[in-house]
Amino acid sequence: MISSIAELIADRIGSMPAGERRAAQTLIASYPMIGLKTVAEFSAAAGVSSPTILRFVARLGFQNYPEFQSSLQDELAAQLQSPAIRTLNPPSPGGGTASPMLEATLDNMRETFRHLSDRQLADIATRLAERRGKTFLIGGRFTDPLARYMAAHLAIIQPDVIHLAGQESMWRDRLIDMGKRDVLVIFDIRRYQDSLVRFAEKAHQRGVQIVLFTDQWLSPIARFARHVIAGRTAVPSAWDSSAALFVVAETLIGAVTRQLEPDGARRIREMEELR
Amino acid sequence: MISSIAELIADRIGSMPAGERRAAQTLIASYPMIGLKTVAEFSAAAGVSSPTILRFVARLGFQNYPEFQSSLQDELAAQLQSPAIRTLNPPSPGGGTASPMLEATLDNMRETFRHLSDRQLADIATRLAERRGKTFLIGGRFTDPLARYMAAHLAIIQPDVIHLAGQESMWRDRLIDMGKRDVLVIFDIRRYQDSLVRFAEKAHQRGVQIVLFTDQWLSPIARFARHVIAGRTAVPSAWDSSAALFVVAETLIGAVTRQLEPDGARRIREMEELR
DNA sequence: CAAAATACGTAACATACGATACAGCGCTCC
DNA sequence: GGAGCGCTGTATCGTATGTTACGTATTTTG
Repeated sequence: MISSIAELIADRIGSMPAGERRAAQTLIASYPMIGLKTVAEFSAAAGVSSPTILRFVARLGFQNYPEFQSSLQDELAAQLQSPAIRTLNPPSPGGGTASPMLEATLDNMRETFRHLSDRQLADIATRLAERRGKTFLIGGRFTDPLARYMAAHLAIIQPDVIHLAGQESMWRDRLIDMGKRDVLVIFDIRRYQDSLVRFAEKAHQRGVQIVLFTDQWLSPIARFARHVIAGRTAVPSAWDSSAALFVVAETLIGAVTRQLEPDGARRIREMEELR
Repeated sequence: MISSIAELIADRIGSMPAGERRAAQTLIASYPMIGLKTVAEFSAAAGVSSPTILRFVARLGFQNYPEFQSSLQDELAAQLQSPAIRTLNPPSPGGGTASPMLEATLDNMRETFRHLSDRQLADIATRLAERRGKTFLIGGRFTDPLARYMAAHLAIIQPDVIHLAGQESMWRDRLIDMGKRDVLVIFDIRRYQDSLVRFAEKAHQRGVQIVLFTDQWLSPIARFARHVIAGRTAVPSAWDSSAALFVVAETLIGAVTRQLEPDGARRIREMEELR
């Protein structure tokens, strides 16, 4: 079975004329970068003419050059998605329990944070901590618990933290209280919920700043969001994993808490006394 | 020092107008693949117009779009050359600008699973999957969202999954429905809640099998529990972390789902049709 | 609240890119 | 050694792509 273009080339290079073979070897030599450049550059690097390059990709079975490039890109994307772990990694020191689920989850988290700058987290934390207005949180079918989790913590260190629960009509009515000084934290991963998108749009129209937790494919809500956190969700399971988003949420909770010191600490003490 | 375009973006995303920020977020979310495609595709993916994309790359300091793409390609090429660096590259180890929070969380998960045998997880999964009786879930102040999360999934693949919400009196009344064929999943970490302990004790007296998610110091409920999952919770933050427990929960959800195949799959399909 | 500044999208433009037709050259096989 | 075939490069064409100018909407500032 042939799964990559490199294998495809290796398979057919024997039956290629000289010029195309040079093209093939050039591509293999610095696979796959040359193939992502223009026909002109490719041909120059291989020392052949552009039509030869085009005949080369045609022989590989592609209709045209862009199609060939897309194929290369997809291959690359697939490689980048699954970090080196699979290529060469003994299941982890410590007699790895071998739970592929755990390994995938850890990868997801590393990957998620790799695409997430400290700066961005700090910006969001500041926005949540300055509390010029209220903070609303809501989530989808499976992610609403994350919204609750975050709300449970934030509500302790500052006032005006509201988790939007219950039916759609319930939260829609809360829109009336939401304005441009407020922040709305939304969790929405595939399959994205129309009701949430609608709600986000309305909130956005009212000037509410939206912080979106979503997956790497970005919920449509990203269009209205001021801040977008894209977490990796793929795991070897029937379900998507929200673990990476959960960790980001915890990190954010920690950052907000730190920013609210020492006020937050005082507030916590007061709260303890009230029990 | 800024060495990658991703860092460059992270550095400047704060001072970007809304449209360009969307472009930035879209690029980061599937870094760097979108940037290798055409301006039209990029703009469509980001939901903005092509000029916005061009202004975005201009703001990053590139003269034109092709120059930007070349830069991305060079970066990719460098990454592909040395796969070793890619495994644990991001910031240097030890010097870690990277959130110590993340590192601690990852350690917690590894530690948690190291003390958790596959056998134990499989046993619990079996118990939850055989559904001779009902499954009840409940959590504490901060962990109840985990109970909800688990309930949301389990309820889809099998009937009689009940999340106990609301006030203490509410769930105490549900005790009447609970018997020795039923399972109670409890989440309880420091500071352990008396109300939960009391509830667990009563349930235990009625013969309910208890599955406890707790921290490494073990909630008093462990005395009544049939299965105890002890997760690490310590992180450099004002709060404890429930992330490790969250991952165990997800793993368990996955295991139960697998055991219920293909019945679960059929049930999911039926459910989809009902919407 | 008014006015200025900034940001965004629409539409027209020019360029550069991929595609194609055709002619020259070398190679193979009678 | 000559005729035929196949491979390759040059030159040209159409088009998709990146670019720019301008008008409108939105936000910011006094």
